[in-house]
Amino acid sequence: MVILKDSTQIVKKKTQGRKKIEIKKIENLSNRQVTFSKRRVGLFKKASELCILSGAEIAIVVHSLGKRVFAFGHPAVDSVVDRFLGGCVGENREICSVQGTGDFNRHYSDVCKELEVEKKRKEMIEEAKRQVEVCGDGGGGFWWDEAVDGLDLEELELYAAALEELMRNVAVRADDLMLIQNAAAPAGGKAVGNSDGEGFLLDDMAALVNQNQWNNGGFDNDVFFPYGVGQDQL
Amino acid sequence: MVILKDSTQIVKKKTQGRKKIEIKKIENLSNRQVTFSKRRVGLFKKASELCILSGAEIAIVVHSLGKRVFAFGHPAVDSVVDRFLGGCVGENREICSVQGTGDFNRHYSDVCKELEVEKKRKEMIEEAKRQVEVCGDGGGGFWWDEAVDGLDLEELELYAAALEELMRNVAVRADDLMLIQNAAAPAGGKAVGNSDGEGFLLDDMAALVNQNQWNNGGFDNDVFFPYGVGQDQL
DNA sequence: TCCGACTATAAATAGACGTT
DNA sequence: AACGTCTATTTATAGTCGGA
Repeated sequence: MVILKDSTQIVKKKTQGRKKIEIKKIENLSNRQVTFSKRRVGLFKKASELCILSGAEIAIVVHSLGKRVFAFGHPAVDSVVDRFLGGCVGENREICSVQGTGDFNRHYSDVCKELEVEKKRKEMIEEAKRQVEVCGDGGGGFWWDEAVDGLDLEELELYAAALEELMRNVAVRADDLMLIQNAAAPAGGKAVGNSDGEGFLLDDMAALVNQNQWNNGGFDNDVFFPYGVGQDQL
Repeated sequence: MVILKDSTQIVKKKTQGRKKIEIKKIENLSNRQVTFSKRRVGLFKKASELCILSGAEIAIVVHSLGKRVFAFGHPAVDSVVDRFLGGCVGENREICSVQGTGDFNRHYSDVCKELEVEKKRKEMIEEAKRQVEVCGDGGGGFWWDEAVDGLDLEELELYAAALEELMRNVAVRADDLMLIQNAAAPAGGKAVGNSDGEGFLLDDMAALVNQNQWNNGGFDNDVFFPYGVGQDQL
């Protein structure tokens, strides 16, 4: 197979062009960073296209080797993630903060109501975070590309709140499931704990949540995420 | 530009080959399903490669239009997602608020309504979800390609484990930061707690972790998600 | 050094077919 | 209808070069 240009002139190669690489960790740091950047962009683009083409909801979270976090989400990272986590309530697409009222042992529907209350805090958070950047292009701006740096205290607050909520979700669900399990198959097939002590984890978690030891906080409105990307720091 | 084979014979086209498509929602259902399947696989593969090449941690959650949920994660979906939950914020559903200065407080009531709507929608979706599947393949076994619907106990174990790990990290970091902060600026600018009780959250967390109330269950490698893929049901 | 631009090549994939 | 396969094309990108 020969490629001709204008029927005759052979094209001069200016570069070697793309080279095949083995899919294994790139040892050279610089190359790794560059590849990470390029491929991350490519990945997000692919995700974006998939969203549009098929109407799917997608969330992608990428933690570079170092501190940074990049996320892509349509319609929003959190809503997709929450759905994945089996989260209560449809939504909480935000880091719902949680207010401390907590009787977490409540049932699903109750938790949903609780969300209403939590919404206020969520708004505070939202307002706090205006530092979300739309990664150029995108194809509509419905997705974002952000990077979060090594956490500072404020970010930790967010982390903590998110964790608490997550815990609640998990605990509530665990309660339900264990109830079912105990009633239906006390020693059934898909055992609860088949590894060292993990069987107690959920119990502990539920207990913890019930005790409501974690009070929650509002958030500092000045929180923001340094994002900015340069060459993605791995 | 002309393409010749063996210097002379013009290659007979068996198919038209790939056609360029516009990036917009595919109207034809069948095509949309096929494209969804193909591209989802492609997306996960890209993610896998990125993980390997750059050592990044990635989690992807895909909700097809219908019931199914597909997820990819290295080292595990949950750990990556959990790490993310703390640092970022999402935004509105269809519209990526993003960058702007959108004042959420101003739209409080609207958000409330939307929340309700989403909640219902969510419940419907939850009810509809009853399928779990795994995208075969794998690529090495160190990453999972799982699909989840309502969590079952095993999955909860994973979530719990991931959460615990995250909590520990957060707590440790909080300890460090607060130490620094107290020593350097006891009443400084970026206050720790400037809102109701939030100042205690991290303390509680740290205490909690120190008490080690959460035993760690590690990840059970034997966990797997029932799968059985068909053409991805949108 | 870090990016952005630029190729030439590797990879992904839209459509078409064949099989179940 | 749901998948696997095939193939011509479209896309993604590895390596390079040039400017800030």
